[in-house]
Amino acid sequence: MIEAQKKLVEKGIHLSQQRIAIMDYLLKHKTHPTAEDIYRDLSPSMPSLSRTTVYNTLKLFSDHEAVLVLNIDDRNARFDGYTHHHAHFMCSNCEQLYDVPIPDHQVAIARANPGLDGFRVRSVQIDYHGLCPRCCAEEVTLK
Amino acid sequence: MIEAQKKLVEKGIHLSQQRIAIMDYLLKHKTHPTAEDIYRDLSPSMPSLSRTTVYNTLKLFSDHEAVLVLNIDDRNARFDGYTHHHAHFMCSNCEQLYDVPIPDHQVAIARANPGLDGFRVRSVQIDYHGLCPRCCAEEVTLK
DNA sequence: GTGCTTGCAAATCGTTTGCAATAGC
DNA sequence: GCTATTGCAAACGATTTGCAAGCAC
Repeated sequence: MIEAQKKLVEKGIHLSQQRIAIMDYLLKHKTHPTAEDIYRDLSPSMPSLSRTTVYNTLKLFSDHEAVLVLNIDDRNARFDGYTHHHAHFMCSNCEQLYDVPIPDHQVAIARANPGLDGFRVRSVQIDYHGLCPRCCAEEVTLK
Repeated sequence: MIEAQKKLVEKGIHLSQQRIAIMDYLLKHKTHPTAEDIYRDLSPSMPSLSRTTVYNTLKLFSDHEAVLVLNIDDRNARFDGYTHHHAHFMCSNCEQLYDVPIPDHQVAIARANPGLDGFRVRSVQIDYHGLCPRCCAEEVTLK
């Protein structure tokens, strides 16, 4: 059993077939899939799987901080099984979502912002919007 | 006419009663309102105003970068007429949204991230989640 | 009068909920 | 058997779309 799964079991979460499949999917696909992506891709090999279960499971995982929920895309929630801190870049033209590494010290600085005195910070999300290299090359004009 | 309005006119945007009212609302209410908030609050004094117009106008403004669209709240889009760079903190308990000042140099650092080589960055959004001071004081446990 | 703007109603679509069937201890 | 989990269908709610009426130059 892999580490991410152990963590869930420790928290008393039963690992059903469906939950294992969804966690596996998230760990193998670093594509920031939507709930629908996961449902579509897992359905063929798990015909009984329902959207409801996908949604329930993703909510369960995110409540236990086993996955990140990204709000960078205003149309659907995106899920990320890679929980180490990093930023995201969304291309305004092709809508592709990219990982952007963030130096640890920069996260530390962001968390230590004096403007946050009195707040208890649980997570910091850094989202970039703009044009990705491919769309830049095609000289696409920003919408 | 105020500066924000001048900018819109320069871009060839006609300033209708509705658009002026919505821009005014955004400049006066630093509460990160949703489209529905704006509609509800303006309706009494503009009975003919429709939700569609509120949505259309907010889209028009954000396309012209006259307002910021915040994705920090996964339920609805929040709008911010204060376009100078700053971060946002959303309380996981009371769901209140706070402005967090961000030193200019920190934004500069975020934009200069070497991981962004080749990308053309249009905007950076920094979102915090956690407990706000009031909810900390009430010793609320994080969901 | 031509084109932009508005606003109603209906459609869309991601997500949630109610609830009955099922599985695991 | 009891509780947690699943999955269908329906509901929900924010946002978008089609389109006809109104307004501005």
